[in-house]
Amino acid sequence: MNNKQELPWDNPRFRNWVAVARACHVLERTLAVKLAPLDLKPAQLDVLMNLYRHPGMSQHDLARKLLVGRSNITMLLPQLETRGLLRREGDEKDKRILRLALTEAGEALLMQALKVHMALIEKAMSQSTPEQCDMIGEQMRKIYEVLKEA
Amino acid sequence: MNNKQELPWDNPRFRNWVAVARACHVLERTLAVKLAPLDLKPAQLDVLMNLYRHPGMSQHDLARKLLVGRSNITMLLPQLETRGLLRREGDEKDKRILRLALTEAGEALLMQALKVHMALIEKAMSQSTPEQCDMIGEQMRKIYEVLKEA
DNA sequence: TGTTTATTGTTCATCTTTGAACTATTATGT
DNA sequence: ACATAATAGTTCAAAGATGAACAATAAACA
Repeated sequence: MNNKQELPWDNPRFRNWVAVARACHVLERTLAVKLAPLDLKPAQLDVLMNLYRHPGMSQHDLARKLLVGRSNITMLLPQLETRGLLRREGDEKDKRILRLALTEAGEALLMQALKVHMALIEKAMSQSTPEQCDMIGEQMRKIYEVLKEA
Repeated sequence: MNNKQELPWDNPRFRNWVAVARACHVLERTLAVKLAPLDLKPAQLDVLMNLYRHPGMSQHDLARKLLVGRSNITMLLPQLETRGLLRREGDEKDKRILRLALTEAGEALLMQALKVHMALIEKAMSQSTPEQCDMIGEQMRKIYEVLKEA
């Protein structure tokens, strides 16, 4: 009746990807809880992390990095700017662009948040050997590249 | 000055987990786009998938499976019930509980959506060998177990 | 039994996220 | 140069997600 061979759940690729998605989801939820004492949400931490690594990036670039819409960035930044965590300065050559950078306070808060984030990731990834861990990262980067422009 | 050895980005576990999160995110976004023609969102597909595999489950059970709050389920189900995709029937023994199940139409739509979902996952996971794929799934299930009660 | 505690699902206010329409600025092509 | 396209950022309304407070029901226990 029910041809189980053709159900997705019998496909290893499907089952294993579901596990990836679940692990991601639970880590994100846990991060949100652990980050609450710093009055920071995962999305905001993503912003701080990207500005730390790429100071001077535009809002458009940031949106693409974070895989969200530009309007999302517009709504997100004032909260952080008001708290004195980042600066927005107009580009001199192109007056459309706002260049973003962390302040001292932003960098300091980021370091605190990174400790929390790092601890969580350690807990998760310490389940795997270094070789397994690297392999996972490698495969995931491939997946990102394949799906990025799909 | 800036002790780079201690930055998270120099830690393989951190870098590799970031890759996992990014892959998850881009697949989820892509799924949303590909599912749009069926007028179905990823969250709704998750509901249908779980009801298919666990018919008769309660809203509370469903919420736990999906890692969301109960109120989220309350908001989500009427849309699907109105479209005739699922049924909600009160449990006879425990009048607090509503038992959920797919209708014929719900199952039919699920099968269509699963084709889309499956195709996407195939595209992503075909980057890896079967052994790599299984290993990834295994590690991710471990992570879920570790973080579930953290 | 009767009282207290837990559980299920709902409601509601709040915060996020999203996409379309809009303004301002720059690039392109004739 | 001039008209047209494209791009950066904003605004706004609609949809989603979240958690606290609540009503109804069941369980625990004295």
